[in-house]
Amino acid sequence: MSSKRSGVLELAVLGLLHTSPLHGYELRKRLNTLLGPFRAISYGSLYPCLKDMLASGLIAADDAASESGPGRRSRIVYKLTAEGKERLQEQLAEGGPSAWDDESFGVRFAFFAQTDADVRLKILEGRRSRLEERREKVTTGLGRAREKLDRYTLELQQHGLESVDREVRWLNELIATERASVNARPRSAATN
Amino acid sequence: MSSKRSGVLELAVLGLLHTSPLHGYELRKRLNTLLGPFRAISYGSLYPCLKDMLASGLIAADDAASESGPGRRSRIVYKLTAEGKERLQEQLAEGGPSAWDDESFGVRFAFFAQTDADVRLKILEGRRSRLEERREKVTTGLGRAREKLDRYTLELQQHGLESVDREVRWLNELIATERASVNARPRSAATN
DNA sequence: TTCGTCATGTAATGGGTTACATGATTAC
DNA sequence: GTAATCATGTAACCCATTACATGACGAA
Repeated sequence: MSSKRSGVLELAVLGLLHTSPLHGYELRKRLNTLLGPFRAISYGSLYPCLKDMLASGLIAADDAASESGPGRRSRIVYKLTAEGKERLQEQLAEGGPSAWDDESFGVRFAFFAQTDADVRLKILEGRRSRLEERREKVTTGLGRAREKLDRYTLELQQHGLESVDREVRWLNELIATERASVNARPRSAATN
Repeated sequence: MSSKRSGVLELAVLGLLHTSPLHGYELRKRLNTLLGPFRAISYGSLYPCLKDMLASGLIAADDAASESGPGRRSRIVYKLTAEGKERLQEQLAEGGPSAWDDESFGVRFAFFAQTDADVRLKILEGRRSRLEERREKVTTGLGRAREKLDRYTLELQQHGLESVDREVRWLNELIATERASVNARPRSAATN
């Protein structure tokens, strides 16, 4: 009936509120540690988002002003509604391409504890192949253009490449441990 | 008299056109290798940008349709105007905080070959301290919240931290070589 | 009493993408 | 002839930021 205010932010909020009800200010802080050292969310994004999620019934406002004694002042605590929980589950079940995007992946990973083992694996593998595609594109492009590039451009390219490699190695380790634990206790019926 | 269509994109275009005149399509390709494996520019950004830069006199269109035989079709080749070159020089002389941003830094670095040695050093050092700030913020935040975080969140945080560390090490090496070459032939009057 | 930080919000703006529209050229 | 890729552009939209506005609370 209204917004569609972003995928990632909404998901992040849903995921955080699933653990415990929170008010906007606190939510932002957690969001920013969650999203990693890069990119922070501003109030100008968060509050409108909460407003929309409230309007679409994903979350409910629990005005906790009166509650906890005379200590804390008017702050609006949000919690998930049944609909919100449902939406979160849908999102967490999604292991498709949308989950291997740069922005999505971090958030999806942060909520792995609430994600099924097979979906985790799918996301990890998808992310890895995504990075490998990118790696290949760079290397071929670099192969064609080498020698024409100055020292710095080359250095930059090299560094970017190594970053991707490192990321892939990280994913490899994670995938290995995931697979090991799935094999150890195959309770969640691997599709394979 | 109009736009202000982005800083980075404009700078990237100026820098690329400084080497040689190019048309939009080709420009985009180079832009995307330049900007690294992450983030690519779309035509929807580039063409309007070129339009604006044309309007503000930074670049000139050299319609090369007739020129090179019957081979190539109508494609608009852009080159820097005197004003454009001037603007580029201004930008390249800027070694202040704006140059250590995530988006800016990559582009600034890519044009280091056209940048004064002292400015290069300033940018490198600025970038490094920027990352170190970030690192510190993460570690303190992590120190406060450790033990309450699940395995995956922790893993993510850890990985982010290592990425930053790696970046810092890279910068350290670059700074060292820069300093060495400045000391070797101190032609560009180090401020120190 | 004033400063920092907690706390919530809105309006203007910015910088980008997607999808669309168009058409020529090249290779099969 | 038809598909891929070269080539240029526009309009609608998205997501987020900045700057602003407001105000209570705790500590110095």
